[in-house]
Amino acid sequence: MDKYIELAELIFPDVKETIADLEKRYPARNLKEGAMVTRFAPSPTGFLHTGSLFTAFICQKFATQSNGVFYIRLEDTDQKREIKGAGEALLKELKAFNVYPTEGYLSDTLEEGIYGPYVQSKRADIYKVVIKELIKRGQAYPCFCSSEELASLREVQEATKVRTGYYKEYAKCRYLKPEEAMEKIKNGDSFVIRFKSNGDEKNKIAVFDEIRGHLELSENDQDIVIYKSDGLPTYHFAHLVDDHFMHTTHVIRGEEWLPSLPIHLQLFNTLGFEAPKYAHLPVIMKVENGNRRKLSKRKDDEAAVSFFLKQGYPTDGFLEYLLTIANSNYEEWRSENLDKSLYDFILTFSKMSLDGALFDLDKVKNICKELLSRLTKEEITDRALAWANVYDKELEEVILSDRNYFEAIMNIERGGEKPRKDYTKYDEILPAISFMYDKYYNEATRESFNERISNESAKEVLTKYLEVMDLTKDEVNWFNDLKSVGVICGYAENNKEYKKNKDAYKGHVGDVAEILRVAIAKRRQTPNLYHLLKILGKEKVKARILETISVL
RNA sequence: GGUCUGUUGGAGAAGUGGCUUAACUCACAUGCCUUUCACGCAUGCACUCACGGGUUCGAAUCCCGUACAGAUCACCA
Repeated sequence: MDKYIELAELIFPDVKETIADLEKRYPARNLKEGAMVTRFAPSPTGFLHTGSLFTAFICQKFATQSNGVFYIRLEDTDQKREIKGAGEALLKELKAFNVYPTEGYLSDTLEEGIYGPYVQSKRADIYKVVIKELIKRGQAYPCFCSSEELASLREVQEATKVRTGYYKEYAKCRYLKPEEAMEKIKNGDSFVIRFKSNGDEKNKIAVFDEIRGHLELSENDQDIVIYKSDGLPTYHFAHLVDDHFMHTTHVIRGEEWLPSLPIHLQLFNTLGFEAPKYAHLPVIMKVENGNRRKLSKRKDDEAAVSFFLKQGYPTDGFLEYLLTIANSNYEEWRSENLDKSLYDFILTFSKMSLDGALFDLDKVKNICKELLSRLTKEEITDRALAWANVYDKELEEVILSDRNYFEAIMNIERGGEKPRKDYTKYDEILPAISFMYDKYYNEATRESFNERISNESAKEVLTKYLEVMDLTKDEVNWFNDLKSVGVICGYAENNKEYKKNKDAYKGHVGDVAEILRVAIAKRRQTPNLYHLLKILGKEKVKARILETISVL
């Protein structure tokens, strides 16, 4: 046994602390019964993935609804794949969706909380303490196999059809005597540290997943690498040490981790740490050529959260969508609690689906549209402005130039039981209403009338309408005026009458409205005409009608 | 290939042995309403719960097998 201690001292001569010291440094959290401590632990290798947002959001939700703690830890143990600035970028995108931690990594220079550091590369000393202890106990050992050796081992195993990997008799270095290992180390040979597994593949272990329930998995017998030659631990080991000392109660992560659960449980076990509860979330999928696959950042635009941010999907609408795929009873709850915030919904593991949902953009759109339609004019203006400030300077200018005017446009048929549902995202607003601004109106090209309307007839209608135009009237009376102008010019008062006797009329009142609409908007489809006229005001309407007459 | 997980309509799903002639939402289709659009309203869209067998008076729901799909098998997380 002293040989192991000697070995441990040789490898980590500077490590003086013990696990007990660490336990003291990171005492238990003083939380109420039932409070969940969750964490989101991204690696800074790119921008935020939709699936990661899903995970992070759910972690946060569980923590907040139980009055617990949600923290962020940066898992940057792979320096080769690390992208500079990615950590902060990730956090910024998370924040855009209102997902932010109460503890942990906040930026490259800022952290919150007493369980830090929250960046794994800064915790190297902590891992070393635990690894040193493992070596002392003979439960971990240095491995000197080169990647070439490992590759050829693999080839042999594949050729002989045995399970691949570094285990049992194939784990060459586990049989090295400590003296031999020390010799090699003194000799300057490069090495990693492997966990010495005492597991047997044939043994089944019972595990419990909060979402999937009781499962039976094979025991781990692989001597996995826990400490890389670059001096940093691997994920399997690092997350375990961190979740232990940070006192995570629930590890909520993607389904792809389920197969490695036995490794983690085994590690907890041999260290004598109590394992947290695990919940493995289904992965968001996409169909391609009839096959399902994970949303892929390379192939699918919607896999990057920035896709939705850029286009101005309301972020809470997007979260609501995520909630519908997380807990299917969310939709029902929402329709019964229209006035409540999505954060009032209580998320449960038991209602979580086991297989990954196909990402449904149509549904996202529907939810966002519904949400935007229920906002007040002030709210939608605030939101549009905030979005425009980052993503659309033109819109920002438009709103800022006259906020009241913009609000008036937003307010058309808003409010009440059945509001208009014009927009699903903020980038649709400006194109839809640009004609209300002279600058855009002047630049626009005029749409042609439908085939029933001749330019001559349109001119006549517009000229006659100018004579009777009175925007102070209420909508009904205003519309009656429009009707009578139509009648004078040979248009039926309503569609029914026109249909009854098409030959007697040029068209119907809808056509008359279209003439006016095209005159003031240059397009055939707009929100309610009466309101547009009122907002534009008498003078502007008059000017646009006159201009139209002149070019027809 | 091994291991694990899953399979109810185009999508998300409810359903845990009789209340299901399979809820609800989205999508789609048709019609109505309507000054355009957007709404709204109405109707339709799984003669059946991957398939095959079994248990039972009775099965989407329990058991077995098959098929299919996904995840995973790194000094990446």
